[in-house]
Amino acid sequence: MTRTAEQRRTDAKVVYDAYMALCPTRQVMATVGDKWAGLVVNALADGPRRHGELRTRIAGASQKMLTQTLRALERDGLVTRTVTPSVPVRVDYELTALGRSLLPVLQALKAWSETHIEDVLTAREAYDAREAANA
Amino acid sequence: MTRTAEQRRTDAKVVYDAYMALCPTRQVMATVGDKWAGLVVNALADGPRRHGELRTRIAGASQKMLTQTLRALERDGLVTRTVTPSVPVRVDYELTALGRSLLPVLQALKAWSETHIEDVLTAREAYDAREAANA
DNA sequence: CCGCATCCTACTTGATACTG
DNA sequence: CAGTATCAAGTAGGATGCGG
Repeated sequence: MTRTAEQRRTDAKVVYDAYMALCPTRQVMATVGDKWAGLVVNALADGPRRHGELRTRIAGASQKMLTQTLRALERDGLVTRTVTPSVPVRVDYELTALGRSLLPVLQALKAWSETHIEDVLTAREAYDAREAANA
Repeated sequence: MTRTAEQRRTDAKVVYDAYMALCPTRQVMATVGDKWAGLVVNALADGPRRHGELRTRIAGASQKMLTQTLRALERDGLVTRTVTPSVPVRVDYELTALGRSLLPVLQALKAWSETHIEDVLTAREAYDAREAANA
């Protein structure tokens, strides 16, 4: 009875989930569009890095987020994690071939960003000014 | 006194924000990497769409999220919002030149995703299997 | 030195109801 | 039809302390 509307929404959500699950782009976006993943991949572009180096290099990422991000990238086969069981332990991260194949795409995105960021910022200012005027 | 921890958190956040503010790529990623923005831009690729059309087409996005996403895109100058004051009101959204210039990049990302999604999924399975074995 | 586990906060998202 | 406001809930992010 009163379930009709609720039901329809639930159905829509299921359809949506099914759609999302089938969309490779969104799955990839979930990884590369992640708050830190892009930075990490970029930081690894030059070569292998140790955990601590990345932490310094990316300043702002908590140790937790860094580890979490690295593990996600490792899981997706974009980076390898090499543990050297010395004392103390040493851990190196390096891009895999798959990870490196992503670099050009990231570069393209970066290029677009750097090229158009001004337009975006200008548009943003104009928009905000308009908003302020209306308020 | 009890402000110390709070204070440090604020400071750290400021440093982080300053870093982020200087990175055009991250600013752009914040928009295009958004959960819905990509879908919306794609849905608008063919031409102008009404609010309701997008809602149908993207099924799964709540009306709130759709509006929120569209406003963000409008703010960044990627889409235009045209209101026709008829009864009832009609609103059309359309990609701007800037928005269309983003399409190729999105396509590149999509292409990479479709090409490598299998590798990613394979890596993911292998990783999870390894995890399960360890647990 | 690395990373895991815990706790806690804040932001994001979604459902619902109401206005123009 | 389009959009806004409010409230509840889930999730991501961060601080801290412990273990390998």
